[in-house]
Amino acid sequence: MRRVSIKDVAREAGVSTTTVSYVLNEITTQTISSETSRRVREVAKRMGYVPNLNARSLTSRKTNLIGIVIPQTEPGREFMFDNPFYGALLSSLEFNARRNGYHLLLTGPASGQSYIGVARNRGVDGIVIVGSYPSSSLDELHQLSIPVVLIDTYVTDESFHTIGINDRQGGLLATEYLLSRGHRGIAFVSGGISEHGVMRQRFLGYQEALEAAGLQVREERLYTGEVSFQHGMQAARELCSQQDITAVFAAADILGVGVVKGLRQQGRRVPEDVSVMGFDDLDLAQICDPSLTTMRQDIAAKGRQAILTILDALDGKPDKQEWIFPVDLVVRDSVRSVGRPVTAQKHRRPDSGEELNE
Amino acid sequence: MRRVSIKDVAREAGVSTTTVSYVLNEITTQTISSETSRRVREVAKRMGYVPNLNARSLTSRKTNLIGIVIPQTEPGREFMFDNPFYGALLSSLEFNARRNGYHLLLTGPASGQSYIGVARNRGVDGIVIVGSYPSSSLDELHQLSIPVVLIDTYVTDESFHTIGINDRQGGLLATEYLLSRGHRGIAFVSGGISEHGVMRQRFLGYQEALEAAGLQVREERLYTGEVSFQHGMQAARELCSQQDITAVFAAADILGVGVVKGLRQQGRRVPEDVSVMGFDDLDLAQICDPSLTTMRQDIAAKGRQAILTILDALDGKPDKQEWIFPVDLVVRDSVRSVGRPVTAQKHRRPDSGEELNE
DNA sequence: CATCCTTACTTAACCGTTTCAGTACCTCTG
DNA sequence: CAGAGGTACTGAAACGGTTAAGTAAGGATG
Repeated sequence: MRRVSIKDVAREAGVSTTTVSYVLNEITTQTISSETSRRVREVAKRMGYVPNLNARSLTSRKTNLIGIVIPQTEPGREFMFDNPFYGALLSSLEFNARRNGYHLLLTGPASGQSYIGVARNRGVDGIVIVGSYPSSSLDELHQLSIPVVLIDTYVTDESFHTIGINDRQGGLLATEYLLSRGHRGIAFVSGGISEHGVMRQRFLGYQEALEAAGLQVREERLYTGEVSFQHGMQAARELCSQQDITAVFAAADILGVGVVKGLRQQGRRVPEDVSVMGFDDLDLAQICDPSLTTMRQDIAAKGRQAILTILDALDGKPDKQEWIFPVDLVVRDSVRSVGRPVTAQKHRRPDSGEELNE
Repeated sequence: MRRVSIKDVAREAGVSTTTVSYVLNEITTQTISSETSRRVREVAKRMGYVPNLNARSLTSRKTNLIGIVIPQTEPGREFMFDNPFYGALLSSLEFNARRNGYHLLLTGPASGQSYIGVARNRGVDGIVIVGSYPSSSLDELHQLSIPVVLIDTYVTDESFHTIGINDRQGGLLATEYLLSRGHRGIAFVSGGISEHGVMRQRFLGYQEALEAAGLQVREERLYTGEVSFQHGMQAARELCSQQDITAVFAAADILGVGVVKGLRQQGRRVPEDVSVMGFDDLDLAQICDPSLTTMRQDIAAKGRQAILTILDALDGKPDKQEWIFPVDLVVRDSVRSVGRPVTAQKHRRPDSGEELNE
């Protein structure tokens, strides 16, 4: 039992397929009598005709499909994304795509073959790539002559649109906030620090803040790994051996909540013994206890802008778009001031605790 | 600059498109000389030929696409899924689809029009529907002659495959566990209790357990709404006015963590003052503090089985598949026994606290 | 009354691919 | 040396739709 095609409708209505196509697509350059028009519509409805978008895209060279590439937590792991961050982003991408008549073709980076394969094969109209990948795979994107939006990756390539936040400033503000609370031993827990990734930028912000306060980044206070709850816990367990660490900057909320959990398991109280700072402001940050002081970013805005940028490009706007959304400090309960006021620092007055960056 | 098609390759290699198709698809029913074969392959590679899957699906009547419908939290809200449950499920669906050569076409229920439209238009090979919908929309699914898998919905329709867990038993075990800990005032916080939904089944389990213990469901202890952190918090705030409630069964972890948060905000300690029981065992359950005692379900298995079931059906296996995965009690830190041992109950001995259901 | 313009269609080509049904040539067989 | 069989291809139709170009009929124009 085949689906009904335009031919079936044409035969039943006693007209040509062309006429059916004209009627159903409401082509105004062609006049069709209202009687024929009515009859075609009636027959199409009665027979349950639905156009085959794949066939249509053959002639129109347009699929109304947007490819989404989301990284796997770890290659070979079953889960594409453990981090609720991706769920939130995907939600926004889907919502905005659909309201503009597009659909999402979802894929992780294909194991073995190029992760762009899908996009090429399916002929998606545009592609959104989330996270950073080896630049070799970006090279392949050039071969596709479709709009490409990169979310959360740092590349200088002029042919890609980019969407992100000011990660470096986020790292800077977060660390400055901890410093302003009197912390001097600040650990940094993050995902892998790759060349084009956001983690590197957040690290640079951390470094900048430390150095501005006359402190140095210390190797033994850096805990990089994967962006997961487990790694956060693991890092917390390890850093407990260093007594001079009074605060942890976790460069993702999912890491932050892991750190809190890990500290607890080691018998440390948060924030009384150790302060923890997150990044992202996922729901998670409010869910955990104590609620997480964190750097907020607008994930929904990122998803929305990604789709709009693709649509702009498809509309023929040639300009490269580069969106950088702001980050904001959200003060909650996981950070507290250390007892003695800061006096030894040149650049900071003891009462500087309240000069929050907005 | 058009993509190179099979015709371009054929012309360049000096053969017909048929030959190119035979070579590239390694059709063994047709003999091709190794010299021609080599040449065609070389030319195809050199020209960067990639087959157009849309065109292919026109003749093969197969798109290698699986449609996924995931509910919106609330109609009109920007977010399709706030609940990390869906992220986890989607991950598993994507992973298992891709390893079998399929891709996922993602969509929320289209506002206004039927949410099946996409599936019909795109000609997906199968469709996975997550959550429960009005049965009217299920009727439309009959018109599609493709395999349909329903996850987490209770329908008796023979033409759909179903995948779920034993929600009623989950509700029963959870409530029995709370009862075994001496709780008698047990509130029920859940999503909307619709006819075909999982929440109704979990409620029935709750009711069964109460009645087996000689207790009655009391209307004022039921808090239904949406499945969200916010609703959990709201319910907790409201139930604080009832002093005889010593435990809360939240029928989803995301609700459970909301309840914990809400109770805390009202100055109640968990579990010292009020015990909380969740459902799902998301990462969240370990992330929150106290970690949540909950009913575990295997989300990855659901996703995997959904894809396998679609593939089975596409392979021509005619049988309706109906998978019910087990639920397991996971004891963590959010439930504690109430002080006095239970003596007044006929069916329970005072020491029955340890007869955990495995 | 021949010409032109509308109106209301249809014909046919095309999108990129698959596949059935040839066809041409060569070699082997009886 | 006719016929059979194998090898190595090609032609053309088909999938479901779009669209440029053509056409036939009727009415208005000069």
